[in-house]
Amino acid sequence: MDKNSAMLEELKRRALKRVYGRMNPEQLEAVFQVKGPVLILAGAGSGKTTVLVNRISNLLQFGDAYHTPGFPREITGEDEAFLKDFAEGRSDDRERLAALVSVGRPQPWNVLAITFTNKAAGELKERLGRALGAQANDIMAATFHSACVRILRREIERLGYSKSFTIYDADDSQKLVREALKVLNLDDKTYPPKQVLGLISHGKDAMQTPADFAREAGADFRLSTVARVYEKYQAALRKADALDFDDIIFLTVKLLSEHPDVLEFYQNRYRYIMVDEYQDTNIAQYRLVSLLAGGHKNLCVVGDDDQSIYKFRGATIENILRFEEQFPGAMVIRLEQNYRSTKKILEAANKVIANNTERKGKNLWTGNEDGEKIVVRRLQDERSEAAFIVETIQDNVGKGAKYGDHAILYRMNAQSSELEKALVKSGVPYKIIGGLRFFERKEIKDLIAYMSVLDNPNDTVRLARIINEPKRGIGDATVASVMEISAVTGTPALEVMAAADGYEKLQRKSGVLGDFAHMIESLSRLAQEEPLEIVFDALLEQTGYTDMLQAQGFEGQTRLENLEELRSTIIKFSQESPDGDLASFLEEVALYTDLDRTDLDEDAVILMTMHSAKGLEYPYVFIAGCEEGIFPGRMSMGSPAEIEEERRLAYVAITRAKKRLTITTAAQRMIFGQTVWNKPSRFVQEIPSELMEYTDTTLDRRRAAVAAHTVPDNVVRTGGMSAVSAAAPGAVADIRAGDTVNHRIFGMGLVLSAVPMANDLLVEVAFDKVGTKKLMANFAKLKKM
DNA sequence: ACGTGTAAGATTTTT
DNA sequence: TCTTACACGT
Repeated sequence: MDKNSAMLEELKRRALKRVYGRMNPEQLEAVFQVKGPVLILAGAGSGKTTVLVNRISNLLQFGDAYHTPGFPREITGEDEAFLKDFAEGRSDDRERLAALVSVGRPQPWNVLAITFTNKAAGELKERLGRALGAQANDIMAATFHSACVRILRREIERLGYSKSFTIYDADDSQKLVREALKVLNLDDKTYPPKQVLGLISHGKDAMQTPADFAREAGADFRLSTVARVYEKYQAALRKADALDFDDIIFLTVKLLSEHPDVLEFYQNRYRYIMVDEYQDTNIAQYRLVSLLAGGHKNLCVVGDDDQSIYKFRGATIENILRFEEQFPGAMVIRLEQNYRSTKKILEAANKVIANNTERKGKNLWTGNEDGEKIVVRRLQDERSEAAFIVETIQDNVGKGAKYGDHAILYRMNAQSSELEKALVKSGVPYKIIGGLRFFERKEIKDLIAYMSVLDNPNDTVRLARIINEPKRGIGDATVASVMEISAVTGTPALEVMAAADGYEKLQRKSGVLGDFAHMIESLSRLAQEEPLEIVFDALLEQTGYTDMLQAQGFEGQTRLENLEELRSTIIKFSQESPDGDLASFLEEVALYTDLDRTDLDEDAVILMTMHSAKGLEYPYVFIAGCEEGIFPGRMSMGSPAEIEEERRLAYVAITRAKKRLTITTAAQRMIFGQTVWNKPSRFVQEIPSELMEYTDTTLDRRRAAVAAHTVPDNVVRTGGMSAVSAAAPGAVADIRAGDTVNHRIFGMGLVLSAVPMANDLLVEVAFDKVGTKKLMANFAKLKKM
């Protein structure tokens, strides 16, 4: 290379670097390394989404210009002057720069970016849209599951499934496992369906067919039996024309490995592949990615081995630990500068995670300020813990913080109720993620089941779910006969019901069966022609579902409200995808989660498990229940590997905090109806004491108790005989929506809703004088008038 | 076929 | 403590 062209190269690079001028050197390296396998080890808060967005933007605008020497055409003196101007900030004409330097630019649809959550995919799309404008729409940014479903909808017939397959959730799957167990005459006490399903799921994650599973099981009787269940279960899925979540990945891998033409098509289409949260991928996902990236080898994975917290779901940390081995010539880039947290918070996180042995090892650092010490507080019980957290939040808000700046994290959903009570009590707005999820509510599942049956009449699990809901006199025995006849004659179940008087066993029930079948048929026809919400309304009315709920009093009322919310979801869907039909709605819903429905921008305190918090950040973070037995959980205390996973969870939780981290531990806690006394978590001990401000509020009590030769009264009350639970029943239990109540301070009011919650009743009351308030009925000492 | 009682069981869970 | 699944009685 002569001197002049070397200079031009240098100029080109400087110009390109200026386009992404706000990034640090490692981030820039990641942005420009667009070819070949790349592993980005991105520590918490190191700006990996920004890197991903800029990398794609660079790829689409400039291709591999940075690393490919030369220019697409002869460079004139004028061009050179422009490059210089750009590099030195006198020009910002990116179009011109792109025209001058870009080499091997792919098309937007050649780019595939895979994430784990819809939320992450949506966020990525949004940021790409901001960076790239309209061409971002053609980039495939999707979750593993939705990307695979897309491929399967086109090609699954090659595997003998129909294109209109249904997606089963964990609940549906479990029902099928139950059935399989019954067929095989296995006791579900010896083989708990949940556990069996877990084993099958792990098998699928590892790409094992039932035969593989049986081989793997070898002489292990139990596992061999599970293999038989797996086989039956898989056959049942096939018959119902349904895929479970694991099948979505499994079958895509199968499709791509068995059909070279399909593989070639997708390899050619997705020439540049990026995978986020790579530490959470399982074997099947690894296989999928290797297959797709096998042609062009342009694979960039981003992850953090220290944030791997889904091993229990089949994620294998080896994927990230062995990436360089699996993809020879891989470039490894470490992003170790954290832009999120204060020095003290980061230091604490580093010190805690350093206790793990199985890690690649890295040291996050930050240029941010030192910040405050980590507040650690030991409290008497979960109630004072909740009170302390809520007080602190109100204190912060008083000083100008927003409710939405606060997140409360815990290990298990069961911990949320005490916190919720405290928040309600003090009128702090809050949102809970997880727990009783929207799409797991009975009424929601029922209506989704009705819609599924309209879409796929072979969906027997859903059919069985709704055939007698509301009650229409079709019992288990009748359903069993229908299914049997359907299986023997090969007639679809609905047709059997329509022609029930032709079958001896069904004659007595032919009336109701026929009615039901005809109703479903006519609704199916309606679904072909009418908009979704019309079909939904017709379903609610014709099936008698609304009537049933209306007859159920105030609980039915909340259910109707939930259905109203489902209706809004349907309308929103129709607006966003005008040509979306029933099938595509069901597909979207099947891959939908609570997190996707929650508007995280609202000004409200957010409560969730530490798992759900991954990827989020808040100025003020509380980690509640940091006690041995809770966190780390009792279940994980047996194995060092599981303790390490819990420690990674602690690392994730700590690194969510930007400004101040508060950790609470309770000396005594009621869990599953049992009072337990726990030591503070080992993870708290692992934080150097100079980073903490530790207060033990139980000390005073204990000293006072010793001095007075008594025991604090709340310690005496064990075994669930707390004041609240003892006083609760009777007094207010029968408050319902519509009742008039009296409050000591607020006066008279009308009850709008009442939901039982942790020993008490959460009521919404429209007071005559002070407006509408949410209260705990017992706690507020409401009197029914 | 349906309602009621009881016993067991219960982490975390992106899809 | 709370939910959920099935066994039993009507």
